[in-house]
Amino acid sequence: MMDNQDDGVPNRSDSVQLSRRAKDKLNGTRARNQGARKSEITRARILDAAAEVFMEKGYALARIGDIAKKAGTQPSSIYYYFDSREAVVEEVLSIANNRTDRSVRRAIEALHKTADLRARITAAIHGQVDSVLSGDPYTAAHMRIFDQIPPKMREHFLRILDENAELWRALLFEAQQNGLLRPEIDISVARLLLFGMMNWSIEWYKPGRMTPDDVAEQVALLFLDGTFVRDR
Amino acid sequence: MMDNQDDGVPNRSDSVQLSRRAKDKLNGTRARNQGARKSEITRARILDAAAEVFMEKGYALARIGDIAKKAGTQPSSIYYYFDSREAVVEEVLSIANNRTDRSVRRAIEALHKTADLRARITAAIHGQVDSVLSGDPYTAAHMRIFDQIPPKMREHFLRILDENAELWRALLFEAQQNGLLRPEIDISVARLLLFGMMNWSIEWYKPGRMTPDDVAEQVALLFLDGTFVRDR
DNA sequence: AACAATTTCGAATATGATTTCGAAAAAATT
DNA sequence: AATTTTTTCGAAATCATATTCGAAATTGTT
Repeated sequence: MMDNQDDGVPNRSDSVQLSRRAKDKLNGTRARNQGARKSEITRARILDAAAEVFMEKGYALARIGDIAKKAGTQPSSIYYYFDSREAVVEEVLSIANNRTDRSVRRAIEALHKTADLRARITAAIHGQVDSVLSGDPYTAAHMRIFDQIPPKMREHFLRILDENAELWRALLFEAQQNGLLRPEIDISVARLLLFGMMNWSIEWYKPGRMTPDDVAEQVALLFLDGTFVRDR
Repeated sequence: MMDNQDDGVPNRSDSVQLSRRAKDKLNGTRARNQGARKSEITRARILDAAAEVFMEKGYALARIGDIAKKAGTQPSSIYYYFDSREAVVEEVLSIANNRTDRSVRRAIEALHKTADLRARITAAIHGQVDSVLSGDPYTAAHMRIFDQIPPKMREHFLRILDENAELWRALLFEAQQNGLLRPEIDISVARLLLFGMMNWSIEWYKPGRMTPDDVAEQVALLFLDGTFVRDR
């Protein structure tokens, strides 16, 4: 269903975690063997299945057997590719982070050079909301399970999330410098509230009545101008 | 620490779930015995402890042993008061729902009769945000574990949440009828986005720099007027 | 076709948690 | 003080799942 050929993971041979066993084999005999990627496909299938199961069941209720079943394999086979259940989660989240970050950047870059801040912020919102609501199991799983994962992993990804947030900080800071924001607004709080609107949307959004872009439009409208009509 | 004498649970003898054993005893011999409430205190202590543990660890990582320890008792003792781990969770969430609903209603009722819609919405926001960020373990636990609980319970509480939302729907509908809202706004989406801002805040809020009321003020500002300065 | 490496799988293991149970302790009642 | 009821607790039973392991099957190489 959902493929994951290119997820922005920078350097596959670094980022991919093979089990101890597979690693030993690979290093031991012939390191530069290209045929070894035959069943990277299975690996990807397991990750895809994991993302879907996490999206559907959350972290705690996602049995490793569920993942295996959806991937069409056995629980024990998963351990050929991953050291542990946690390692699977970790990679799913990592891929999700990359996808979301890329979605936001792409949306901004698709704009004309001349686009003003209002347009850039709006584009960024569309990028983020699309990523959350597109139906991609990775990004959906990310939103669903993020606060269910073990503390250590959570901290790790909080750091990554914070790095990605730099883009948003810069946007809002620039808007403030240019006098575009109402003076009562605290931009660091506003940014977090904006994330609340966007990320929480997965809790209630159901495809049908509205597209993700429709939702994004409402978010942008609300964030920039609020709901109340202007005086006079 | 946190007590729970009166949580708005309408009819204690109905709402409280005793274990099969305790129930049998009670019905069998003397139903209208008032002395039986001696150790309702323990029951409350267990609930308080559970709320704290759920708040701190989430649903999956909250062991029944953790709850027992924090309550100063044994795991097996908890089963004297509750049929299962789930029954504990269910009551914690039920109490949390009542508290939040009450917090919102109280904030509105504290207003003058003459208060306009803008003031009423602002008050409601303060009530909700206070409830989420006040540090009450019940409401905090609710936000933290809601999407981690088993599907069946989740549906149950979604229904309750939806009933409580009626108050918000009415507020926004009235605002719309009075022509106070910008026409592009979809009030059902706006309401959900507002909830996103408020409920997600527990993910990032740390006491110190801002009070819950400070946060609520920013939420109200953003929701009503947006972040951008008005044209001209 | 023979050989070597990779991948799959079923069975066994290990671990950790909820829950049950019956007896002991504490509290209330007579 | 004796008796009954309520409450606590430790030990065991139960259950579920992640993980390991070695052997089989598959795939790739010469």
